[in-house]
This record gives sequence, structure tokens and C-alpha cells, in this order.
Amino acid sequence: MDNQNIQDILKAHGIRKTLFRTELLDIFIKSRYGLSFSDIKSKVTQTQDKVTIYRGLDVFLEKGLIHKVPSNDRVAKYALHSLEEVHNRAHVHFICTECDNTFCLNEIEIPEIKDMPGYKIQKSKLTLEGNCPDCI
Amino acid sequence: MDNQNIQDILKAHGIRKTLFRTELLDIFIKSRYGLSFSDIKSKVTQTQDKVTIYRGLDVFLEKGLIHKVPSNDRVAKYALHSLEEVHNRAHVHFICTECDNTFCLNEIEIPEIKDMPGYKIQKSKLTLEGNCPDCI
DNA sequence: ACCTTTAACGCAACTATGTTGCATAAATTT
DNA sequence: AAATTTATGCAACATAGTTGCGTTAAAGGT
Repeated sequence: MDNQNIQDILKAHGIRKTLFRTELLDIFIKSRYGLSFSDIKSKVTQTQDKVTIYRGLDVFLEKGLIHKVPSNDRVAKYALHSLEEVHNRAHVHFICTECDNTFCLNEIEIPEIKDMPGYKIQKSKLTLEGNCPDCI
Repeated sequence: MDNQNIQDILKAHGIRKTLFRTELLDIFIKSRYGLSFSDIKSKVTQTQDKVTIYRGLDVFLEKGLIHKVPSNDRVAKYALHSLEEVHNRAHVHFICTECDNTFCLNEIEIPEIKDMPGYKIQKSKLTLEGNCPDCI
């Protein structure tokens, strides 16, 4: 993915193409797994200000470019919203207990959950734990 | 559940029955949903020291008396380990988007997940989101 | 190309969450 | 009752995340 594509994606999401946000999106595109604030802070070169990073993440979230992924550390992690996102299907994540990375498994199909009496279910998220391809 | 029962449970888990830990367990027993550190801090009367609370939670976790539950706020939440816990079944939690409380749904049955090629699955957790009985 | 509008950045200060080390106190074990 | 072990309280620290505000830079219109 070249720089032009990245800037088109930003534009399509109503996000201004600053050096930092271009770099931030590039970092997400290149990563196979969810990134925490400190992951991002250590990769980014265009700023060292944490507020800028947090606000970049907030905007990317708001505009639907990224989403939160579960993690076993107590820190928030974020990953690109897959473009082939399918509706009305549980979102599946995989946490590797070895490397602690969270992967999005959009390929997997999970069965619909029957309604629980008394509860109104709007969304379901399946989180799998074990070992990822790199750690088996 | 009276005070004697609570102290028996502590003893059965190898936890000393101090005033604080007796109260902590009582708080968990009385709560229908997962509690965060600050929930607990505001309920507890036997201490106001956060280290004591955190260490109480650590010990309860270690001894298997409580477990972490997912939450949409970025804070850790804990709930009692249900006694009727069934093995080899996904743990199901329900997060209410209205009151932000996390409930354990041990009754629900979820289908086995087929292995993903390349990944070794050891555990699966299903998190449902929507509205709880109180918020419908 | 210039001006205006609006969003993004950088800095300082602050809050919440969580941890470590150590001395003291209380609960179990003998 | 003494010895042992675990729990508590305090201080200090570390990390995560937020708010306000003045400045800078991007986008759109003329």
C-alpha cells in the first residue's frame, strides 16, 4: 500500500492527511495484530506527544477506521476495521497466550446465539485464546 | 449467606479470614454483576488503602475465588467464580450497554468452535452485548 | 494564490489505575 | 504462648488516559 492509497483512505473517512495520521494508518495497515498505545508510541516518528497519539486513535475509532480488540494485558488495543466486514456476525478475535498479540479472525463463522430470556442481545463477540501460528 | 459460610469459603480457598477479606467476599456474593476496583473501593468499609484492595483481588484471583470479566470501560472487573462452573464450555458474559454492568451467563450453551488452520485454540469466551433485564 | 474556517498539534497540568518495597500487625501453626 | 506466615498500611513510583488552551497547519471557497 503506497502513500497515495493511505491518503485516499484517510480522505474517505473524513480525516485530514497530516504526517502523523498518515504514519498512524500506515502502522495499522502493516500490523497483523492489535496495537496498544505504547506499541504505537514506540513505532511512531512524527510525534512523541501522547495526547496527539490518543486523539489520533480517538478520531480513527470515531470514523470507523479502527476498532478496539480484546487483550489479556489490561491495556486497550486497536486494529484496523477489516474492509470485508460482514454484518450480523460475531466478531472473532484470537489472543495468543505466548506473544500476547490479538489477531482478528474475520474468516471464522460462528453460529447465531439464541436469545437469553430477559436479556436483549445486540452484538456478540467471540474471543479465542491459545497459540498463534508464530508461537505454535 | 451468613458470616460463618463466608469464612468457610475463605478457609476452603486457603485465604485468611480477616475483616477486610470477609467483607470483600461478601460484597462479591451480594453483587449480581462484575465489580471494578472503584466499585469495590466505594463499598468497602474495612480499609481505604488501595494496595490492600488490589492485593485482596490478586489473592482471590489466584485462589480461584473470582475471575476477570470483560468490560467496555477500559477497567478490569471481577466476579465470583460460579460454583456450578462447567468445564470445556465457553465462558459467556453479557455486557449491558445501558448500565455498563457485566453479568455472567453460566446457563447458556455455546457450540464448539472448529479449529482455525494455523491456530491452536485452548479457550473460548463469548461476550454478548445489549440490554440486561433491568435496562430493557 | 489568498483568505477563512476548521481540524490537528504541542504543552502543561491533572486524574485514575496499578505496582513495589518495607515496616508493622494480625492470623495460623506448633 | 511462641514462632511462622500472611495481611495491612504507608510512601513512593509507574503507566494510562484526559482536559484546556494557544498555536499551527489543512481544506474549501473566492
